[in-house]
Amino acid sequence: MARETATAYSPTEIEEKWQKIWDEQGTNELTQQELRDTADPFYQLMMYPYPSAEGLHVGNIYAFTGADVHGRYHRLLGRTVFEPIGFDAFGIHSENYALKVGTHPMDLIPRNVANFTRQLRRIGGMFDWKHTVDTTDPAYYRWTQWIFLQLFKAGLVERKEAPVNWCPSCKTVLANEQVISGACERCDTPVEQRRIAQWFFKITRYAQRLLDNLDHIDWSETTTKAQRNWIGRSEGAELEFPVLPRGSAVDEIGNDFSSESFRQLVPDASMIRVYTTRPDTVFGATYMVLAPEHPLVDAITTSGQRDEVESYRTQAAAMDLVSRQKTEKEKTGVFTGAYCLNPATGVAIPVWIADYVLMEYGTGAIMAVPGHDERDFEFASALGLPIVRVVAGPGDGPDTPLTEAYVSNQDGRLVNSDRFDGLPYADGKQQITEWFHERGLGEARINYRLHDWCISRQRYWGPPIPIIHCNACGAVPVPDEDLPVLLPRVEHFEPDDSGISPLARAEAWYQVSCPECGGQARRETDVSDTFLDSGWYFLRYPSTDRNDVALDPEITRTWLPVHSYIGGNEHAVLHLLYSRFLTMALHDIGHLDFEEPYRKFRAHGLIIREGAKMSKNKGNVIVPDPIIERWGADTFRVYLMFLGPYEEGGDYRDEGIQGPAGFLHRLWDTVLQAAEEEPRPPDPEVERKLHKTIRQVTEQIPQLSYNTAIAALMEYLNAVRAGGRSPARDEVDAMVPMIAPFAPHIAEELWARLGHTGSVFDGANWPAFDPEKARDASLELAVQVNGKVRGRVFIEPGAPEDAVVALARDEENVARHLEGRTLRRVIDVQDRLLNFVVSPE
RNA sequence: GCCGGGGUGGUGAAAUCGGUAAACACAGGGGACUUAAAAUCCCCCGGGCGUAACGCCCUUGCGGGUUCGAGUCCCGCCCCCGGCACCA
Repeated sequence: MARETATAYSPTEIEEKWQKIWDEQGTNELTQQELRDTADPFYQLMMYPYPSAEGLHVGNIYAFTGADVHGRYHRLLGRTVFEPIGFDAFGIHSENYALKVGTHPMDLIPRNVANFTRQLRRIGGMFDWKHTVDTTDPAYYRWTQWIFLQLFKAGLVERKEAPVNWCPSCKTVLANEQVISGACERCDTPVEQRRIAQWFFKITRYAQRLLDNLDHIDWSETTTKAQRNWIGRSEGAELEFPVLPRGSAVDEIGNDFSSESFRQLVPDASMIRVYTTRPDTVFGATYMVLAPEHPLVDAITTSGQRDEVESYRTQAAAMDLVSRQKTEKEKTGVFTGAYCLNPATGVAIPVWIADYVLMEYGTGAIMAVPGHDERDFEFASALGLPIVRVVAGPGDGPDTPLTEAYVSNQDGRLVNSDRFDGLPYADGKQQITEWFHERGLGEARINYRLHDWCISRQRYWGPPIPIIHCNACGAVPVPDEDLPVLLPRVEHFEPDDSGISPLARAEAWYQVSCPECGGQARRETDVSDTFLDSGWYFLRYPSTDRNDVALDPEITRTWLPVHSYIGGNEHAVLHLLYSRFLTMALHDIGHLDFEEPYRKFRAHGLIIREGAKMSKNKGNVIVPDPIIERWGADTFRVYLMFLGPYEEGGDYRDEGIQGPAGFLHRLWDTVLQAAEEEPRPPDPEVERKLHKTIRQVTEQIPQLSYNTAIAALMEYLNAVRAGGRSPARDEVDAMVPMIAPFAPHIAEELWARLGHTGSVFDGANWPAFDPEKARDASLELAVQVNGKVRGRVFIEPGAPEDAVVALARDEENVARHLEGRTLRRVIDVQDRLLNFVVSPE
């Protein structure tokens, strides 16, 4: 029967109404008082967006809504919740788009920010708009520059010429993290190698600490794993191999010489230092390989090989890191003509150069053990170099031929290794390292894959690096009182091939006098990496009222570290690692009293559509505005959270939104109907269901099991309405705060219509769970015979076993299956099931 | 290749500690109400056998195992998604 309701649910109307009220009353904004002193602060962070011209992506909305649900839930518990948002508006992404559409970023970005702000308000996030951040605002980047200088003064910044990843299309240097399998992460162009003087943050100094702390912080496992891999700690040794001068007689040197005794024989010998994780296999080193750029190459190459070596080096340099990776497994190399003495075997082994050895890792040189390293095996096979077995697996003898590299280090024992024969891997590794150490030929060594963080960008759209280059004084920091170094408006801002920043053409801007000697000097014309902006934005949010300091100490103590950070795992190794490093550095310098920025981090999953990834190319992206117009933000939010487990993502199917839409309509009708009912006590059955629902939702929201929490609420609403019964007020009251995190607008409206004053989010309105009221009067018990369900009986909770057994045996179908069999055992799972174990017939 | 995460109806998914597999929804089918739309309400909905109701068998990627009992635990495979990738 169709029912006349006083008002039909009109999402657009009530959403606009409540967004306006929140704004006017400052519902979502923290006061100075709250920022400075709050009993129960809760800082809910989400990853601030890059304000693209396309507007908010569903991925953004999914991320923000999931975080917002969490923040709103904590507020309903009575905590003071700070939930800010801002804009990551500097960077190549924005700049490239500006170039594409021919609009100056200084004009374009404010428009995008305005559009994002409108959309963010519209989705009903509990954002504190009084404490927002825009990285392109001089009031923000002044402090980004200040942080650079703080690190600079602490000796954590260095300028060095280094091979860098160069994107020929974006015409800029990329961080290693921005190179995705050899190509630029933004435009997919293969990256080249160039050498430019750059500014680096010494993150590698923090490698071990960044790794160790991962054991203690409460983060998604997937994220900590990704960081561990990225930091890439490996334990091994650096070993020295003496280069043999030509014509030297080595036969009498043997294999037990020391660095010193060798030098007595050959005073001017150079040493090649290699890094290896497998010192136990040193007896199998049959040749050496240097990276083509290795500084010793020139000195050791023999005249006969010089031309070949030179041409290989030129080729490798032109190719760079990336095309080097493109050639995949194909191994090439050139013999230098030089030989090293293997200090373990006493045998002279040839020295090669090959591009599979990278200058950036370890020492840029390796001892090649083709028997026990896949790459060395391939190289030796391709170039006809000897392969020797020095580790025998189970069932192998010392001379069992190798058809591929045997790389297992688990169960092998050393062979063909002189007095180390028979040792297991770990002992061999340790003892051989010691043996080299005693002889002055190396020592144990830990290496990390992590590189120092290159923060220089030869682009326009970023904060200028606050350094002045003076011929007399060198690199001089811009004095704090001169910050910010404003990014000048230059109309010709596109980069070119020269590798020089667009700012290097703005002579009037870069010509300054040296702050130290007053002489003619020149500003640094590179800008800093966007990841520096985003590396500290969460520290700034609560202090945005202060323009005289980056961080208000009192406020920072109250609100940081962040209580809950929810975001995408695509930032597992970029933003999340850099922000940890900056926090540690600022802690060490004395600006923070904690060294980890986030108490808790959870990675959410990805949204796909109809089983496929969304992309502009496929034309299957979801455009949020029309959906919100048609269904309302609340319905959209509930649907997104209902799609699947939040930490795993979900498949967005267009028709699916019907479910949450109908749910909110029914909720609306039910609550309004209940509001008009004469007061009466709740139905006991419904009340039981209610308390079970409260228990479930209260448990599941903090675990981010949003989909099942919503399902529980749907189930409860179905129970309230079962058979078309009329709902009692006490049956619906608690539903309003429970749906509020997901659908805040309708919750506010219903809360008001139930006669409450003020926002549902003010005061601790989360319903209390009462276990007494959740207790079942009777429950259904499954009765099995030999593990198969044969019947059901109704019992009182906690009924004694013999009573239950008697009842179960009387059940018709159970009795039939028991007939003529011998009862062997009875398994009684309290209040769940009963299993009769019987003999076969 | 290495590191994560997965594989359950037509679809998205659910299932504390090993204890009634498929909750909650979508789509589909049937019906009520309605000028119409929106909204609402009721019924059916994994496969097979059988039937008057009831009942029986099968089913969580594949193959084994442990157990009274396995989607869940163990061993061996296959496939999909995401990340890293010549890191010595």
